[in-house]
Amino acid sequence: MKEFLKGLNREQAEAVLYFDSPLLILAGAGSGKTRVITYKIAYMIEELKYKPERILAVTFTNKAAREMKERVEGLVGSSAPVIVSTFHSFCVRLLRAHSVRVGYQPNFLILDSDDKKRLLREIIRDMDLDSELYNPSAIASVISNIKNGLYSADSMTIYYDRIREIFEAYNKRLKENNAFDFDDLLIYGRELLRDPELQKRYSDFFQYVLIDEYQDTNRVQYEIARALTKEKGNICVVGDEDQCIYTWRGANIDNILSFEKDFPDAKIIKLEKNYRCTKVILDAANAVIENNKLRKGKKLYTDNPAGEPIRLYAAESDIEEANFVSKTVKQFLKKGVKPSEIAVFYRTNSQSRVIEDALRKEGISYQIVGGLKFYERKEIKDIIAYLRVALFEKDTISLLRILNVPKRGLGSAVEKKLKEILEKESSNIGALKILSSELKMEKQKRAVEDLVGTIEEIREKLHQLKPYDLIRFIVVSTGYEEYLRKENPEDWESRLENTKELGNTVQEFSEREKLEGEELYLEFLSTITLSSDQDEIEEEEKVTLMTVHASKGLEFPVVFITGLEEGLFPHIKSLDTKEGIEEERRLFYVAITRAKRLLALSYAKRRRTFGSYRDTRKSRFLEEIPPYLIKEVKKRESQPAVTKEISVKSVQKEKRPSLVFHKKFGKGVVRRIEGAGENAKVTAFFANYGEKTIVMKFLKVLG
DNA sequence: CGCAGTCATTTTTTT
DNA sequence: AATGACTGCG
Repeated sequence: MKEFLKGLNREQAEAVLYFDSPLLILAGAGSGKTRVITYKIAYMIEELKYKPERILAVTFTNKAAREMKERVEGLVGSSAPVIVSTFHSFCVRLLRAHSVRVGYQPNFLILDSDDKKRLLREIIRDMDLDSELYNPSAIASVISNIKNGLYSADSMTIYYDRIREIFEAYNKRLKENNAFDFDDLLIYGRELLRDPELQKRYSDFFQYVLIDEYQDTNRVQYEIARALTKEKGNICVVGDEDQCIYTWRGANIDNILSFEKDFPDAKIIKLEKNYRCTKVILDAANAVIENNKLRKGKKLYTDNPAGEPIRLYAAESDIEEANFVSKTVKQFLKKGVKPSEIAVFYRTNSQSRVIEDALRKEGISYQIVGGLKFYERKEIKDIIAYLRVALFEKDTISLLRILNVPKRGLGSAVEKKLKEILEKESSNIGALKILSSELKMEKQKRAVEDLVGTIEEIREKLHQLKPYDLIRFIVVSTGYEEYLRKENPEDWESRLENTKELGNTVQEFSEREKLEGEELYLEFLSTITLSSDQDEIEEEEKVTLMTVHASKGLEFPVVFITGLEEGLFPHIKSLDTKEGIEEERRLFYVAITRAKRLLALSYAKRRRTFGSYRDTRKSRFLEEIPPYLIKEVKKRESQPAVTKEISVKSVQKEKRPSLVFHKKFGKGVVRRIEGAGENAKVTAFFANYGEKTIVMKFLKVLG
């Protein structure tokens, strides 16, 4: 067992070994927390002889869950059925077993945000409300906030006088469809644990509970964690208040700030040594985050070398900024940096487009994390809607989605009629049959009958066909393939390709999970609706593009952060409140600390938004980074050589000084060194004096 | 009912 | 700029 602890520093080892009371690990960025968590789990299995399946680890994404599981298995050298999941998928499991207790059938449906918006749009339209004020996206987030207990429906009537009605209608519709939205999964999961019997059963069952990214848990998640561990205090949470970036989703920074109050005699261990970033990068991150007031306060340090100065590029326009990124990326690639070691971040998804164009122009292959997810593409959602209609007794949302897709002459008039029928009828097929009997026009009658036939056929084939063939069958038998050709003359091929890709995915899923028939599709559907952006990251040799939010928990040797402009980053919608700005700052902090070795920042003086150009001002956050850490990259000037190769290994090994101090010039970042010993000539960059060459003996080495 | 043309909205971040 | 919703005609 001792070898487990080798390579851990004192605090890390202490965190692994501590089991006497609830434990809060305040883990700074890059402080090796994943290591601590996995070692701790391995320690429980190997030394404390806990049963793996009685250990619950909660992560932020399903991908993180998979990785953690693999790492634990690597440590204990065998498969370890530790339950590693997100709060959402954990609740799905709970609900599959006990949903009847909260009044739902176990084969429930999970609505994603697109479904949710569709449903709300419909409700709002039915209530004849002003769609300008009551816009579905805004209402969706209000509803989410109400469900998460951020405020009550009644208090929101100041802004939306009929919000309560909408809220109730929405919930009623969910219930009728035996459906949960994302928030419901957590809420009903918690509800189940309020039942003393279940609470006892599960809290007895789990010998230990670990929660990662604790700073981003919300109230309900906290209550779930507490229900599982309050008697035994067998809980360890890991988080960093400086990385809380989801308050808009109900994440509650108090969960971490008041852990000691919630869990009496809690132990707190701080991990403040960073193993990831160069000194320059870490200094910048520390300097930025110090501007925040709402924090416990901790300061990261590192033994890593100073590294290269942070590059800053002031572009004339968004297009020029994108060119800077692509040109610089190209240089790095030439120097031997692997594409997968480079990431480009931005604040909003819409910024990706220009950057993509620039990368494509340079012939650099890239992948986008997030943005429009695979399962959110229209063709995929349409096919899935057919699957859902065949699978679920009643799924009004999906049924209405496909009623006239592909076009079969069933327009709004028919839709209205169907909705009326659906209010009383409790099955999709039943409703369609009534509908066809009520229709006058022969053509429409036949269209509905055909649709019923198709759905029933799909239902039969659910068990007969292999998953890939079933998806293919849906695409062909519904006329969807033809429809794609007609509606999308430009890109029908790639869309059709996507539907085949869906077929492959289900096929693989079925083989991996060893499931088939209804059970397979039910599991598949809940898995994909809960799949996150990071779950889609490929391991290929490509440059990665993503929003700053999506970068959480990841690291890259080279990181570009683009669009550092007032109103964009920090985002305009956060400027009203101090809390808002602090959250943006944490977001920037997260972005900076993803970089291991080289950080490049950029902004554009003019940016195209909503189709027209606007002048911008550079982000206040740039002023918060000490100037001596920054090297401004000028246009046209040939880019200064990247000192040697950029590889992860050299971060740890490099011994030559990279940050120096001079009596007159102050702190300087080393560019070149000629010779050795105290007579070596050092060329360094000083903030107010520029590049100077000085003999070593006049300098103090800082890093 | 479908279509073509017009209008309006989008861009905060996401399980 | 680009997508989707809406409108009025055939």
